[in-house]
Amino acid sequence: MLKEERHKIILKEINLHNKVLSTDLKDQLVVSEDTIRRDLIELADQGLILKVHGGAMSKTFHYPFNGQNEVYALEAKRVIADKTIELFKNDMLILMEGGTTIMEIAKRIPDDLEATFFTVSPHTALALAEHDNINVISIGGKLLKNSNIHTGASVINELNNIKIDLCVIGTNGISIKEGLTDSDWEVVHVIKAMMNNAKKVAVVSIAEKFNSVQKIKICDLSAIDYIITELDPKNAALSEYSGNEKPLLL
Amino acid sequence: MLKEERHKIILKEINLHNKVLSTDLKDQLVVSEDTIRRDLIELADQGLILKVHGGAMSKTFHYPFNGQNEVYALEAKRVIADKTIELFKNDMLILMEGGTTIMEIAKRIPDDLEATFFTVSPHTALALAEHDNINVISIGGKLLKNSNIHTGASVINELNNIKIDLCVIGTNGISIKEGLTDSDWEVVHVIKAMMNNAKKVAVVSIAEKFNSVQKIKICDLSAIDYIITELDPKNAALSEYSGNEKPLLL
DNA sequence: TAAAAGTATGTAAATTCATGCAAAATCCCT
DNA sequence: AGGGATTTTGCATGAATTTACATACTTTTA
Repeated sequence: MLKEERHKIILKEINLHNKVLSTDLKDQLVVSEDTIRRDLIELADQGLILKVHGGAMSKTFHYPFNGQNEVYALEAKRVIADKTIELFKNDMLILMEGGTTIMEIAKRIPDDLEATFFTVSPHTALALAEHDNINVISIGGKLLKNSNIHTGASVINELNNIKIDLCVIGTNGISIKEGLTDSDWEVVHVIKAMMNNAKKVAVVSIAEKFNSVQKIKICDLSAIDYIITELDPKNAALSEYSGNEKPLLL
Repeated sequence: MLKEERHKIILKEINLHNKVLSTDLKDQLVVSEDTIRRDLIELADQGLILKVHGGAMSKTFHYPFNGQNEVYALEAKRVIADKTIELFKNDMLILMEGGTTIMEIAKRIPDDLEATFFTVSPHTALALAEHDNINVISIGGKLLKNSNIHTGASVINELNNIKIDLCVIGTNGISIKEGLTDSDWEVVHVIKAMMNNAKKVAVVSIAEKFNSVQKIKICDLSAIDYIITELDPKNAALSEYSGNEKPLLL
């Protein structure tokens, strides 16, 4: 077996599985582990793979995560943001939750939109405040550590006093069977109150989060008016999410 | 399973859900909890995640305002912050305004202080939320562009319902003759409401701002309990500011 | 305040790694 | 085809890494 031949096989294996173990390779290629190790060193020196303890990994698999403060799946979230923004019309009262997808929406709102936004998230509020023609109203309350959104009875009370046209919420878990789920009890109650007081509810979520379930249930899918993902609504992965007329996939 | 592979999975999980529990991860990845913990320590050392008791969470979600924004006269503001913090005691209800000096105070609060902070500023709220033992309550309302503080009738109403031990406000103008002044009508009314509902009022200001006057009057100096600057209270530049027993220079 | 959950630390076993060296394979030139 | 140079490979050694477990300690929860 030629060295170059092994290299090709190794590369192929990594492209296929994103990783290889030295032990597997030595069995598969019937050479000593040292040889494999030397192969991996060479490929790594050429910058083709990422050598790690016990084997090697795909570089493409590795790098997207490195960008420190980069938002995960930013491109997908931008697509979602632009789809969501199409729902926004002048003079609407819109209620937004927190999270990185919602932040992306807040940032990308066109400057000529004239609407009023309510939010329970200080981050979202500050992002919204960048736009000249929109009104930002914070629903104040106890600031929940970590998730950084206002929660508690005062928030629920405030929410009950306003009638919102469109409510946009992110999601931690979404599945056919369990519907919308989250892991924080306080957050769940805020989201429920948000949904209760809105004419329309839009849930934004990158496709990756689909079919994941968290511990606490928020609502069934039927309580949602729009589900917005970065995928085409006709995508097979989403087919089960919109059997009836509701929710509508965008 | 390669270590790096686990790291990728953990990062992905965090990016997806903003947080992970060690217990969940050890089940998902089928390794001991020690291994997970070591993984989290490594990722945290690399600055990729934020380790918390019981698991880890997303850093991007937590520290939105990283670096970049330089603060004018930072050293002076730190001195002011440390002086101000001496007024804070456990179990106090403290009300804070917004502004860079106030932000510096919020950041430098010792982690063992157990108190409740109210604020009308989303920035201040987020900075306060970094400390474990303090309660943060946002007084919500219309978010005023540029100054980024909540204003309007709802804020005044809320403020009138709480009795604060200490109110800390920044300043735009302070002078012997005109007292405390500001340039924004809405902000002035919020500050007045803050002062009305506090037992003690502290004004923080870098020395540079002394003897400056803005268009709208907030109050006379006699309505202030403490004036806190970066200078020694005995400094000649301040001598006229504390003729009587009030305000007290710190 | 006690129980439960989570954390830090050290240890030992297993695995993986780096290095030097010699045998084997390959290449290259005549 | 042959011989020397070069490259590649396998092996031995000790070092380093990784992991699970045990233990003691700290934080959180009820």
